[in-house]
Parts: sequence; C-alpha cells; structure tokens
Amino acid sequence: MGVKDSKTEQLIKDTAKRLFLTEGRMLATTQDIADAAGVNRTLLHYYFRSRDVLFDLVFKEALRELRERIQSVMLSTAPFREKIENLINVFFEELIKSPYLETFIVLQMNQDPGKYEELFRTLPGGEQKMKIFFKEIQAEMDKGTIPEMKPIHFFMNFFSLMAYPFVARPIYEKMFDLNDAAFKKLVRERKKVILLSLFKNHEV
Amino acid sequence: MGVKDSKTEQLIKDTAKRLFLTEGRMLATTQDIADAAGVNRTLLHYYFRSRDVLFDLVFKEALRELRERIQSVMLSTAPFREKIENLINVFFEELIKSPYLETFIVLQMNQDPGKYEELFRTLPGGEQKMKIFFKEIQAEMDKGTIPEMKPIHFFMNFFSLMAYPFVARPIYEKMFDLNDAAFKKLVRERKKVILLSLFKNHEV
DNA sequence: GTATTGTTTGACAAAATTGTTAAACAAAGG
DNA sequence: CCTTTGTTTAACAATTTTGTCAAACAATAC
Repeated sequence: MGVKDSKTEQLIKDTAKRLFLTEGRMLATTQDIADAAGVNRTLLHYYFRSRDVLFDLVFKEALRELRERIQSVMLSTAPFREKIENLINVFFEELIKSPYLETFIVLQMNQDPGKYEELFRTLPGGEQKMKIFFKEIQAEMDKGTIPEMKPIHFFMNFFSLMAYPFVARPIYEKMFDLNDAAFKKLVRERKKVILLSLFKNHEV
Repeated sequence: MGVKDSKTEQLIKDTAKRLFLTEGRMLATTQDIADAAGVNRTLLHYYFRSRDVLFDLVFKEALRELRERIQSVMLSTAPFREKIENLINVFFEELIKSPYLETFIVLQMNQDPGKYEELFRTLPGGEQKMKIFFKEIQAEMDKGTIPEMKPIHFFMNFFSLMAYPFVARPIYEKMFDLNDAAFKKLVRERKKVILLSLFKNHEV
C-alpha cells in the first residue's frame, strides 16, 4: 500500500466538501480540488471516477446530515419553545460548518430539478411527522404564544430568520462594513432575536 | 444595416438576463445564450467582446436597478409602516422578475470578492441615509410598535422574511409538494404574514 | 526476494468552451 | 451602381477542463 494509505479518498472528499460548502467555491475544478488537497489530480478520478460523482456525493452527504439533525430535533418530545431553541442551535452549527449548503441546493435544484428529489421527499413516515410538528405549531397559536398564521408560514418565517443572514452574508459585510468577528457577533445575537421575533411574548 | 438592426444587442442582453436571473441558469454557456436568443454565437462576442463582460453587465444592471428602487422607497417620507409595506411590494416585484438575483450575488461575491464592491458601498450620502432609516426603526421601538433589538437585526429580519422563501423556493416546492400556483399563493399571503411578524401589534 | 495488491504519477487524449478572423451580406448615401 | 458602414456568418484557433492509460511505486504476503 502507498504511504498515504486509504486516507487519500477521505482527504479528497473532505477537501471538496470544504471548497464547495464552506468556501462557496462551487465551480472549483478537479485541479483546484487536487491542489487544495495536495494530491495528484488523477487520484480524484481513481477514487471517484468523475467530477460529477464526487460533486453529488458531497452534496448528498451534507444534505442527508443536515436533514437528519433537524428531523431528530423537530420530532423530539421537548416542549415547543425548547424545541425551537434546539433547532436554532443545530441549524446555526450546520450553517457555520457549511454556509453555502443553502445556495448550493438552490443552484443544483435548478440546474437539474428532480435529480435530488429523493432527498427532499418526506421519508416514509416523514410526512406524518411533519404534520405532527405543524400541529404543535397550531397548538401554540391556540395558546396565544405565537401569532395566528398558517403553520407553513411560521415554518418559513423560522427558517428565513435563521438561514438568510448566512446566504446574504457577503452582502451584509459590504453594506455595513462588517469583518468576520463583527458578523459572528451578530449571528450570536440572533439566537435571541429570532426567539423574540417568533414569539408573541416579546420578552426573553 | 442588417435586417435585425441594433435590436440584436438588446435581445442578447435580455436573453442573458432571463437565463441568469429568472431561470437561474448561471452556468449557461455563450452557445446556450445565443441559442436562446436565436442568434449566432459570434454576435455575442461582437457586441460584448467576451462572456465575462456580458455577465458583469447583466449583473450590475440588475443590482443597480434593485438598489435604486429599494432606496427610493426606503428614503421616502411615508410613515414607517407604510414604508415597510411599500418595500415589501417593491421587493416582491423585483424578486418575481429576478428570483435568482440573490443567489447570483452571493456566488459572485464569493468567486471574486471586491469585484462588485462599489455596488454595495453606500453611495455618497448613502450611509447618512441608512442611518436615517435606522433612526426611524429605533423610533418605532421607542413607540413600542416593534420589539426592542438593534436596528440592524430588524433590518436583517425584514429582508430575511422577504427574500428567503424565494431563495429556497425549490426546496419548499419539493418538501411540501407545491406547484407554481400554490407557491405564488403562499407568496401573496406572505405580505400580511411579514407585517404580522415584524410588528408587535399582532393585528392587521 | 518475488509476486500481489492497491496507490500514485506524468503523459496523453478527448471534450467542451471561449475567442478570433476573414469573408458574405444588407442597408443607405452619394 | 458603387462605396461605406455596420451586421452576420462559418470556419478556425486557443484555452480550459475533464477523463484515460500505462508505467512507477510502495507495502505486505508468500
């Protein structure tokens, strides 16, 4: 066996993941990836056959992981407000790790809609579970802790408030002259802001 | 002069705009654009010299237009709540026209940060104007019509609630099995939902 | 040591995309 | 009708990127 053993395959995959999802270099060529990983470009084909295969692999893995983490929190038995807080934590963690996943998805879905269909289709029993979560949202409205609206709007609001600042990060950074530290500070503050904005009880 | 006169240049630009911003085909090749416009590919070089030049032109034009429309509303003398309503209308109009502008910006800014810097830098007097808008936000908090937070968070919330559903549209469509009509209906509903979510007075 | 297996490499081929050029063409003025 | 000007075209060149291959290499088993 070579001195690098079988770690090379993982190294390439991790590097691709970093370039695509963390640094937003979605157009990185096989050469870019090989260079960043410090390996010969041919190895990329040796292990993954083609750029497309590697690309899909990275994408699907990241998406699957995100979905699983979110679902496990969303379907936990924690009280509603606590559940929302946990979701914010999970989502922020994932978005800090992969700030371009969102953008990535949107683009991919458009370049070839249907290709990743199965990744969004509610799993067996998933639709049922989503309905349960939506019922919980409705119950909160009935209790008067969140404003009245279709549960899907609450859902969209929630994910909008969490995700968009990451998607728009470069815009905000230019617009308000923010450096990395300043942006991260804002993001930390947003955990409270989001709760404040979702719940009627405007105290934390 | 040729039979197509000088309309060809505009036709190519419009087609590129449509592909890039409306259909999200950001990777469309010169051939794709020429085909979509029904002209010979060489004309694209004849009028715009290179793909990059055309790409930048489309991008900058769209961005400038969006910014101007937003600024003109943001700096109008309308009462705060009305101003927010007008902003929603303008933003929705623009996003329906160019649903991929946001995504486009994010990617471009990352591929080559600094390249489009001047488009975000607050114009001469622009920073001053942003401060005025932020003061208006603060005044509303003092009046108690919106919850207490740094004005920049209100600003981020506002744009998140408006923009994200467009960015995430393909995801939502798969996730909740929405067709075009259903999605558009949701968007129409969101005008009210956003107001409901931004303002403390949870009635419309 | 030699065979075997999997890994790595550089050289090369193929494909896709962009950019250039020279010639054909079409309209309008003289 | 001939010239001028701007437009359009096809053929070609250049570049970039992906993909293939056979040979070199390294580790382990025999």
